[in-house]
Amino acid sequence: MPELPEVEVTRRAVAPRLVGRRIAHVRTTAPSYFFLTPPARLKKALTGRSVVRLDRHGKYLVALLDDDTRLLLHLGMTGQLFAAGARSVRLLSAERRSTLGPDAQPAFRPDAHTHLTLEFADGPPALYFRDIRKFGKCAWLRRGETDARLDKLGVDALVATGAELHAAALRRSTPIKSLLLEQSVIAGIGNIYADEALFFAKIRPTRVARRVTRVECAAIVRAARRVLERAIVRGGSSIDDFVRPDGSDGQYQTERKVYAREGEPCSRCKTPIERVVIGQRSAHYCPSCQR
DNA sequence: ACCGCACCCTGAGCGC
DNA sequence: TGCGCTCAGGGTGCGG
Repeated sequence: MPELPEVEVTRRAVAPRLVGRRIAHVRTTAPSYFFLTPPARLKKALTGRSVVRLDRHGKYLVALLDDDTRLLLHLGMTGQLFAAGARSVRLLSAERRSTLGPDAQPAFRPDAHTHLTLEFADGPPALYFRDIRKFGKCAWLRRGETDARLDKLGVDALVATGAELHAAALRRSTPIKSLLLEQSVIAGIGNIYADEALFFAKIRPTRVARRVTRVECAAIVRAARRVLERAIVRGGSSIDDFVRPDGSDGQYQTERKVYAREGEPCSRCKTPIERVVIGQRSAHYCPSCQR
């Protein structure tokens, strides 16, 4: 589940492998939901270009090209952006995994889920964008072209303030967790880090947003920033599909306090962690610590 | 404007 | 062994 930390870890690792290199060949899979810009057009737009800069906006990566057009990428749920040479069982189907020994570190070979391949004029390594479920997105924007997805984004979670969250929470009857997941309010927080931030802020995810005080909003935003920054340092969370661009796992999942820990004792008070569904998504919290 | 829900997609894990 | 069901959650878009 790539959220802000996973996207930022990806950005930092991919930028030096991408910026300044001329794209010589582009390979894609067939047109699909994944391609907001049809693959044929994408190939034409990218071939011969080089990337000037790689930025992150919330969970989006935006590559500025040398002709002032932009390539917009979103990792969705199962998106993986990595360099040729990366070795990880997370880059393989379970079927292929089962044929290998427990310690195997097989080299990646492009498969049907590898929707975008960039090969460079100066030679390998190529960059791959793989996404099993195709919830990821790939779009090319012309010079000066705006994009509603980017324009709608709220303040980035790393620089958000409690006052901004509080202003958004006023008069809202949705659960505070749902508000945290709204990218138009604060950009970058997803299901894992929303649960973790609310744990540190000691706020129950089900609490109606307008019932969260200004002081509590400040605590939530502070906790979110702390959790996100720590997760970046640890290379993100590798729970299901996420791998770093060099194929290694992130390590933040080992520091999770509540996410996917239903029934396990709270690290603070030993009360079993509970799970509820909020807005079609599972939410995890300590019923004793979080009020 | 807001809120809850259906939907896009594939693979893992489960029960029968 | 294998089928069919449920679940996972990033985001969008719809109806009430």
